[in-house]
Amino acid sequence: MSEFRTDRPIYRQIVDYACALILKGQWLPGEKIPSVRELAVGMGVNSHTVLKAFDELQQQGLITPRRGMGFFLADNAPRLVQQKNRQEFFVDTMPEIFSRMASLGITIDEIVGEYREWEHKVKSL
Amino acid sequence: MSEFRTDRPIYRQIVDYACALILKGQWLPGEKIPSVRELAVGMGVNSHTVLKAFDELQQQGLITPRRGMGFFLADNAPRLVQQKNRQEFFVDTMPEIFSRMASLGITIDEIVGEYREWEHKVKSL
Amino acid sequence: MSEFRTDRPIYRQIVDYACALILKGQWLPGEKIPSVRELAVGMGVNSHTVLKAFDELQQQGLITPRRGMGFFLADNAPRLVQQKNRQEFFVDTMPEIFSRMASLGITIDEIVGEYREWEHKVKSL
Amino acid sequence: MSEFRTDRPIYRQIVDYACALILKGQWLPGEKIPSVRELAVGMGVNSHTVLKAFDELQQQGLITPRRGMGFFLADNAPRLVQQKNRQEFFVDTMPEIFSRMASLGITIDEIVGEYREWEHKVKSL
DNA sequence: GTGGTCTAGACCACT
DNA sequence: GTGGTCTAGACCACA
Repeated sequence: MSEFRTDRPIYRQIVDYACALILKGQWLPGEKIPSVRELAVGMGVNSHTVLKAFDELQQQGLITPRRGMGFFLADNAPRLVQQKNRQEFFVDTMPEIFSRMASLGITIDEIVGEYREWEHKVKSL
Repeated sequence: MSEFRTDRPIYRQIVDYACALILKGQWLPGEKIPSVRELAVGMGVNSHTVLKAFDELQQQGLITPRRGMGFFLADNAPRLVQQKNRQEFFVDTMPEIFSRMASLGITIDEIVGEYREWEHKVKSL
Repeated sequence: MSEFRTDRPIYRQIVDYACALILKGQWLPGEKIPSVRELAVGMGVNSHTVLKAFDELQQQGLITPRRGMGFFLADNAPRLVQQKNRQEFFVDTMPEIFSRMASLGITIDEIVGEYREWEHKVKSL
Repeated sequence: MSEFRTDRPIYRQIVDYACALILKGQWLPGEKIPSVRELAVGMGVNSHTVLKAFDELQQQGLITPRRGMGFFLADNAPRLVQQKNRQEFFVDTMPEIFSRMASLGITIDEIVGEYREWEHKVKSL
């Protein structure tokens, strides 16, 4: 309950979360992923919402349902996620970031500096 | 009529637009800004929508209404906008970008490369 | 229809009403509060008016919306209201009252006397 | 310019200001008060607005116009103001204050204490 | 069902 | 003319 932002549909946040798990290898290709109900309870969310997220994952070819057994992760899921995310990142996200940098007068060097700091902070955890 | 995206509330886009004008110095500190109705027809939008945007600007201390006279830009508006934008950028967006980079295995050098390309492309327009 | 004064925006009166309910414990922290539409019909008022009130409550951190589920009262809402009210009272209203007393030549003893009378009158109801 | 609140009509604030001057004896009974235009510039306000305030003062019998000479303060103006203000204070203002005190659990003793502090602070200026 | 956004049109007080 | 409030009705995405 309420690890969710209010400015983004919950089901999308669940999709993102699932992709993150796939990338991290916590959900393994070909193996069963937790049941809708299980996840719903765990997240303090309505099953409908999880199901809607699964719909999207399925539509992206990341998971497949097997009658009476639940959902299974596609064999190529990690690669698919990686690929889709990279494309989104470079095609959609970064150009917008670059524009904002320009309008705020921020140089790429500042970004690199910030990144080093962030890297340092993360490593030290 | 529809210089507006559909994926973001119009009134938010008006807020952004106003901030841009403030930064560009097209709206001057202490001076009157165009009336709600004026902007509404100019943008092909209902007055309420502009007013809602103005509510937000007012709440951020960027403009103040004077009854029967219109809205006036706060003296420190440009500084406030600059400040707010930079903070949002460094505190909210960049850390998330860095996380995504990490999960996708993207290095800072790749980003710098992308930036150079983007810079080049933009300059050549 | 018109349990509302005419000298104060309805939406502000709804805000006040909500605060009163929070203080009285009729709306409980963490729990769902009645839906916008529900309240609107109950008060004989347009939904927008209620929503505008809720916008203000939200902005004060007293309630949070959950998409498709309604508004929920913040955990610390009662404390926040209490705190805000007291501060407003002591910082804004009382000094002004004291000034008016001074300019009218009214002593604090007169006020105490009035208070006793008022107290008596209220108790006897 | 802008010694005025935004939550109260300017012309009313001018009326209040005038009453204060009358009480303080800065405007004397039977004597001419500053011209509309003079005040308007002094306050950085439109003459219309001052005039509207004067309308109200005249209607309350506090000032009288003399053709071509301007407005003059009524002989009984100080008493009238005193009287009206006291009545407003005791009939309208205080009961509401007392109600708020009750709802916030504030005792009359606290008020007296606040008053002493305020008195002290004001005297030391 | 919920909140959220947008429109159109009305009326008000203030300048 | 200005901002401000209110209404009525529509449509959307979300749960």
